[in-house]
Amino acid sequence: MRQGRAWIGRSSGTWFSGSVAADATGLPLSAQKSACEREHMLSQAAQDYLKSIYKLQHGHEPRSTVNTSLVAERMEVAAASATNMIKKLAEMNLVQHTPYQGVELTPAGEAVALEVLRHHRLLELYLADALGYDWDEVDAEADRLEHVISEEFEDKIDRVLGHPTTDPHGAPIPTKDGNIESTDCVPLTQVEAGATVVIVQVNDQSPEMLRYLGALGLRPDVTLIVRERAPFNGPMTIALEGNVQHVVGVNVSDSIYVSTTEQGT
Amino acid sequence: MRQGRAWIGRSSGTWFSGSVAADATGLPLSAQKSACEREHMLSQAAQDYLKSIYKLQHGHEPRSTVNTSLVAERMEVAAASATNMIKKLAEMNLVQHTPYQGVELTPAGEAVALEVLRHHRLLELYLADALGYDWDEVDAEADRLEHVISEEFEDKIDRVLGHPTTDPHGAPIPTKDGNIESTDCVPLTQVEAGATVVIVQVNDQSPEMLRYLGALGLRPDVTLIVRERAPFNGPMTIALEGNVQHVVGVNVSDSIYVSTTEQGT
DNA sequence: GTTTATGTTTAGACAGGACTAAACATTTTT
DNA sequence: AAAAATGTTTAGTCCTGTCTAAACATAAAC
Repeated sequence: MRQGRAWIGRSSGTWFSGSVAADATGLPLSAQKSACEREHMLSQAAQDYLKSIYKLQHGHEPRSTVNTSLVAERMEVAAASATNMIKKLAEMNLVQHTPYQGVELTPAGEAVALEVLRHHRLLELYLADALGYDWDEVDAEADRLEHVISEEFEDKIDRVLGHPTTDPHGAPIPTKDGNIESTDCVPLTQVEAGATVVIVQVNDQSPEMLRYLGALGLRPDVTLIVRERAPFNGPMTIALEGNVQHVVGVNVSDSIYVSTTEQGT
Repeated sequence: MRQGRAWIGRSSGTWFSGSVAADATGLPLSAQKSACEREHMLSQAAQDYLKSIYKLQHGHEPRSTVNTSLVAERMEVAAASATNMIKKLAEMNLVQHTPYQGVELTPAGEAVALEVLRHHRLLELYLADALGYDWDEVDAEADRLEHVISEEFEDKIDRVLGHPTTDPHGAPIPTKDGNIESTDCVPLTQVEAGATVVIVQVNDQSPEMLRYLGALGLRPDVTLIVRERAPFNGPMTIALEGNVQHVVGVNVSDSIYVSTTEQGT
């Protein structure tokens, strides 16, 4: 199971860095490996950085080169802190770092990021479907849970959910072996008037935006027609089933990703 | 909600110590409060110590005076580490510490311990009932989850489970306002031959023991008759429903707590 | 009632992950 | 091409929670 690769799971029941008092290696502390190293386990912080870097690399506007400040901004830490962690991740061969240039995930790093992302998105869907969370609440809760659930938990909720492929916001859930479906979609802002499209995914960054979208009935798999596009990046008039019409600003339409090719459900 | 008391919850979406870069207080770092202090939040480690101290104080063999080494042993840390944390907890008025004598929870500390314990036991039951975990696996998973779930998560699983009062091992689940039912039971070792008793609770310390008990059908609410007690702390012969008989050693019968007074289900 | 054993606390160090301030690169501007 | 602006890294600090080793209390033994 994932031998020779970094691992985000846990092997023992204790989550906190295991007791060194209990081991009788007799080695000086400096020569002993830390709990993370011993258990081939990444810290939550490291996992979060990898996830962020992955999302920056493979987001809707993929950055070919992810620089320190982008990472720092995403992680809401100072730039120096990001540099610091990036250096550590580079030593672990999870990212490739060219000083002053940028950072890129290695295959090993990407595998970790995808496993975290799988946890996150499975959890989001589970919270929404099984526990009745609203879709604007699931991200925060999943952000904490994703680091502590076991492989077994992952498997159990995957099974309960019937091996789902997307989370409540339409984002694809990576498979257990690290494959992720690339969603073929464009932001609604780029759709011409007159077109009929299907919502594939919505941006989950802002709970407020999600609540607004939810109130308007704008969620994945919903079909809509672009009636009108006001000039100069103006608002867009869209029609839903039953000819319900809404006028939405650019920030809103930019948070919605649609597929123009009608794809069979 | 719990004002003026220590709190184990979280107020923001980020679990990791919040970014100080983002706040523009302009104060030197030393004058700023840490994330824990700002958010009236206890570290996971602190929560675990309080839980352990509570269990030592109110376990099946209640210790009137809990000393440092007991805590250290339970937490699997060095004695010095325990002293260290106990001092911090004492400063926060969560425990009362008399140097060289022992430690005792204050009402505030007990409230925290009970909230952690509520999380733990609700989670154990949820894992077993909703996700099909075996009862020997739930403790480890709950140990990690208990620190990261929100008040909302707690409420939702409580509701799904129908406001349960005991966990899979028969341990009482504290109520949301910090009340816990004291279980009126004795270890099976103390029961005389001939008596008919009902299993109230089993010791959840050892997964191996739990698997064994499970295989024998020894779980809470099961009625059994003590047929025979071999002398000199010898094995005990017990009969279950259908006259299934088992001979169990002292370690086993000491892990089973029973009620002699038939209590209506 | 000393001595011995045991348990507790202090002192000092370390790892991880954050911060600020200052030094260093790289762009962009002019 | 030199100067200014921007972005990145280094250096040094802090906090939390752990550790060991050594000093200190208390309890037990003789």
